[in-house]
Amino acid sequence: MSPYDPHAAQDRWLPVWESLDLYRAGRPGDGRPKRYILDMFPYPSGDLHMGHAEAFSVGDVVARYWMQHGYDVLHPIGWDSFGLPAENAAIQRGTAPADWTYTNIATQAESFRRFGISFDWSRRFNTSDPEYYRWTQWLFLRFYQRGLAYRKASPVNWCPNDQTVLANEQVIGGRCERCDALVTKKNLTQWYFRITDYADRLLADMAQLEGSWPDRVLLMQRNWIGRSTGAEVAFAIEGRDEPVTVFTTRPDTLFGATFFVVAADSALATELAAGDGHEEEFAAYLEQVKRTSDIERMASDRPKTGVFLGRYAVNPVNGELLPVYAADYVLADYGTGAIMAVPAHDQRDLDFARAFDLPVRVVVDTGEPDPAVTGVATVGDGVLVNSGEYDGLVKAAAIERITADLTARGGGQAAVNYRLRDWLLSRQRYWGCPIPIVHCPTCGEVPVPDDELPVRLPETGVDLTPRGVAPLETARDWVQTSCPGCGGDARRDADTMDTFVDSSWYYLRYCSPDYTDGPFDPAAVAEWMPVAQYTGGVEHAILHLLYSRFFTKVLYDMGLVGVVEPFAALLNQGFVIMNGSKMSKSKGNRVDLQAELARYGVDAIRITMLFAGPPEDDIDWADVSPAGSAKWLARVVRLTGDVGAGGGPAGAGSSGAQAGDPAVRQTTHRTIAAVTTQVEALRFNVAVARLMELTSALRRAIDASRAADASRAADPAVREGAEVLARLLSVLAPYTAEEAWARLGHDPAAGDSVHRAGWPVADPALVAVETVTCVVQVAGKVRDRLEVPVDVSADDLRVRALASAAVQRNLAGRDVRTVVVREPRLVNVVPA
RNA sequence: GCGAGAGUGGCGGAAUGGUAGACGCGUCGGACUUAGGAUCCGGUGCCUGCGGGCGUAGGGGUUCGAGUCCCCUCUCUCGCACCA
Repeated sequence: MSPYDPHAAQDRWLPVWESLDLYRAGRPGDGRPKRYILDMFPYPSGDLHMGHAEAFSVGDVVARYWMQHGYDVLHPIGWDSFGLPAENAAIQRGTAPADWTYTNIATQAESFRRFGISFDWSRRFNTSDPEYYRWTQWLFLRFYQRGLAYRKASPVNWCPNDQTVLANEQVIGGRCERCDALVTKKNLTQWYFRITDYADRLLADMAQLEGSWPDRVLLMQRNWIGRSTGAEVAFAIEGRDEPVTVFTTRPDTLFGATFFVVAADSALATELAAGDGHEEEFAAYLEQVKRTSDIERMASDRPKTGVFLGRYAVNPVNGELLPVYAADYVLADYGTGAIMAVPAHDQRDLDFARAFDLPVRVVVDTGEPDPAVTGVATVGDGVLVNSGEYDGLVKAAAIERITADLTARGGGQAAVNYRLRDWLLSRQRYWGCPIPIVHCPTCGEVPVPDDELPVRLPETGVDLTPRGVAPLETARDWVQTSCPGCGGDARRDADTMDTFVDSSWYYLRYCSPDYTDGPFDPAAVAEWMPVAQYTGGVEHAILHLLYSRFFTKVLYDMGLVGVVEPFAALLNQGFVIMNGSKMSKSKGNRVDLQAELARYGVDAIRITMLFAGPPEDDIDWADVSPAGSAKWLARVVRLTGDVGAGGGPAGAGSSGAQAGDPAVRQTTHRTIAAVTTQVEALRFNVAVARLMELTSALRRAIDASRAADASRAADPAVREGAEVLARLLSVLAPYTAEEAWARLGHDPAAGDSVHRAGWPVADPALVAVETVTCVVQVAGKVRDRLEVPVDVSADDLRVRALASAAVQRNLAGRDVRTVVVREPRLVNVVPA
């Protein structure tokens, strides 16, 4: 038999699989149970890289596993193909963004094809296809009609490098998520999705995901939404008609308020500073605040700054006059942009009070030293003091009582606040989904009628150079339009949508990619959703996953989908790194996927990634051995070649007595059981280890039988083991498994592919063991080992253990206090 | 600063509270070879007087028994970063 050439196997089997059309999902009348396995679709940045290979290998194992189990598996692929890199490449090279994008898609698609992923290619689409973004626009308009899409003027995150605004979720540590440039603020009118309306549901429905999503992702989302409960309290301002409401989580500390702060960059601050002789000082301060970068502002140990506005607020509980300051440690866009300051019990307020020499009054006695002296605010529980009728209450009771009393008097009420902000979705770039709104001087914002969708991107006449205004503004013929309402001259909205809008519903489109009566066929969505297993990088822990959850809930409310959570289970695979750090051009530590594939073959690379460790851990390519993986795969093929085509199929799990070495059969069936468990637990590294053990066991069996009788045909148990090995391997290393299958006498080209062979079933009788090694301890230390029947009695085991020479030697004449017996595996003799 | 998670051989990593180190890499020895960076077989946590002793970041605790559970300390990683 020829040695194993993985590249020849790839060339041999890929066309066979394609002609068998193995991975098509949802054929009419297919009654098998359905299962949706999804990988986060790629952005077409160039060719596939090591990270893609890992992520998609993991997803492919899961998809193939359920296919072998007899499920009708939907495992689709497409491209998240709108986005900035296409535009930047276009500006640099003078090619159209579409050309760059679709060329890269073709490259990646071909790489995926050769990588042998079990995709249903018939469902492929790209978010930049007009047939797709037509429905993105349609969904935007449904959101708009429901009041969930709106425009407002507000200070927004601005990336000076990409020349566009960014959503809060796209600012990481004060920098642009995409290009790492420092983000600044700008006052602009932009489109938003009202995701804050769904904050509570996004929080509550996480209960459904508990246990099947990584804990840390749920925690990150919880923190991002940042729900906090407390009260809104109205403070009258001297000389102002309307009171100013503040939000506080500590209404119990109301008597400890000694000053009042409004966000310097809020309209309220400007208003309160007017007149009164404090105007100039405030204006100077505001200038200074505006010049402070977000990065500087974020340093929480920065000294507190602010200016007195010459005004006073009235504490509603005791009528005290509180001086009003403008400061930048209060944020304009959280709560009401104004706070009551309680320096004794809030560190930030205390820092400010010490800087401005304001009084500090303890109202909750926590037993800790005076904050005015120590400079450390006390935030724990305690008994109320200096709080009038509330003195003596503990924190929780005081919060309840004071909130109730405020509510009764009309001066406040219980309230909830969120850290989450509405999703800023408009972008001042070209290569994205146009916003289907027309601005009419007479009618205002007018939705483009459904039957005029899609609003297509103009292919010519656009100046792509980023200048801070939407490039589409330069497409004059495109922008000029007539109002769908009154027919008069009007202008198209020239912003495009955040690409995260495109990816917030693509998993629904896969269910019916060619549907023309809506974004998706509700019947198809009902069949497939939710996604049973979603795989992708943890970088989307908040962004894509939060947005998709939001979209699903809105669509649920519209009656279009029947689930409120799109992804039942989530796996965040780790990154592939090199020599301890992320691969990058500048570090010169990039590993080229195509070069690795050319050297070791597809399956060796897949096995290397799967065997390196649990899928959520990073893989340091310097620590792993593709050569070792290739060696094992070659051993598997050699083994099946040695077993050969003779003897006819001996399918595991089929009825009837099986001949052959019982020890080999036990190993085979225990491997089936172990690999099944490990694959379902996504412990592919352990599954591979078990298959390596089976390989070695079968090898030993073959060599032993040859030594005994050179002419003897392969033991049927060895044949059974080899077939099982190929079938189990089919989900991990599809080419090698097919090659092994063929060498065992099957003819994939005639339809007898290992990928149709099904998952073997372990025979419980063979998985069960009849004898086990019992560990005998003296004082908790292992002193002897006994081979005992699995059903040995406790009494019998105790007698045997005590009779052990090693036990007696270690007892050294001491009396036995107790004997702990955990039959059949352990006895612990405890000396007095 | 706050929150979360993790520390196991030379390395990647296995271990329902019950044999620590499965499997692999590396390494050492052997076989086969003109040769081998191919292939195959075997050893490989550390120490040892060969009885055994010590070992899962460090220290304490619970338990007959702890890598696993609890407390403290150290280190690393990730998330948030003035959110009232």
